[in-house]
Amino acid sequence: MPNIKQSKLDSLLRAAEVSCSENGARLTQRRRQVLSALMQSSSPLSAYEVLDLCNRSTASAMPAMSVYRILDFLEQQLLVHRLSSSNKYVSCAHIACDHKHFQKTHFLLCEGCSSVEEVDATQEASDALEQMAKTVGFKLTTQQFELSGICTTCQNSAGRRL
Amino acid sequence: MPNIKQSKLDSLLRAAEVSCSENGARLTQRRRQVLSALMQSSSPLSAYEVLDLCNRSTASAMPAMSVYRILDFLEQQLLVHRLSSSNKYVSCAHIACDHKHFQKTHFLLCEGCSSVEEVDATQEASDALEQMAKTVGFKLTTQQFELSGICTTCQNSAGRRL
DNA sequence: GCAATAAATGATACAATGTATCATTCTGGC
DNA sequence: GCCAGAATGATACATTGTATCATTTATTGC
Repeated sequence: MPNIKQSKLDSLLRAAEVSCSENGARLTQRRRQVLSALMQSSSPLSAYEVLDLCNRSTASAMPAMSVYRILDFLEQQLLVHRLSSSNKYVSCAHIACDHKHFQKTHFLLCEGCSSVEEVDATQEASDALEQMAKTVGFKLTTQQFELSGICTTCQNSAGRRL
Repeated sequence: MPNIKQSKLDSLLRAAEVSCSENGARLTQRRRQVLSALMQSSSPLSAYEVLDLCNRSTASAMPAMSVYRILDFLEQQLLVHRLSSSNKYVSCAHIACDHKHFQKTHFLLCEGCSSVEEVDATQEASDALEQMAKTVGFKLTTQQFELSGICTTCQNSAGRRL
């Protein structure tokens, strides 16, 4: 479950804090709690899953309302992304680096292990989608695509099982 | 609201009935009611929106449970599609023709008027997406993509308004 | 046609998810 | 320290979705 080292988690949280303060926002204790839950999860979490995790790790119970508010906040800060296809949340893969979300983003959702991979769209994919839309006069605005499939790990483990 | 002619609706429903019977299924009164509501709507509907529409048009009230069951049924029959990004439903654009869902399908969701356009993926888009996934060892299974943007009509009306 | 069976729907209760609203606490600037 | 605004707590409630069992409707074999 904690498939992330404590040191890694700490450095991510520090980076998130810096990122917030650059926007004149604060990464409070509660927000840190929520973000931390998402960072430690290998798969996207629903609001209530986040809530449960937070309430498992702390004495003071967090109300559901706070989770929703905080998820909205973290999303605005681009520290987490909301996956509309499942209505769940993942922490951004680029908190520690200086990556900007200039390109379209693809989220590859593994049907085997529920893991998510956040990758930039290739120019080809981006162009092809724009072109496809254009042929019917449609002007794309989506910057986020959610694709399901099987990740490398699951492909391999499936192979071994046979 | 009824931006579809009665004759068109009738012929769609007849086609749906044939399609069902080919699968050994039945298009009952209730199912016809639900499907008809979706066919008459220019935008995707949530389960409860469908419910409201059905209960507006009939004497006997339909329970919510039935709507969920029937939407599941209609989806299995490929008469309606579920849009996961909004958790709403649209009637299939290909009920009357003999189109098969061989290619990936794109749903173009207009942010202006909420209309939906159902189009087949171009080979280029399909390939580019597969290729993009492949570079990270991911095997795509998604056959459905939901893209937001502005439809032709809304682009034009926006232009006139300025 | 009629009983037996299966399919579909009705009805009820409830679980899960999300929001509105106001009270309270915390924080930074003065 | 005090004040304004930000953040959180708390309560109630609205919306959405599901489990379960009863009832009705169709189908099939006789």
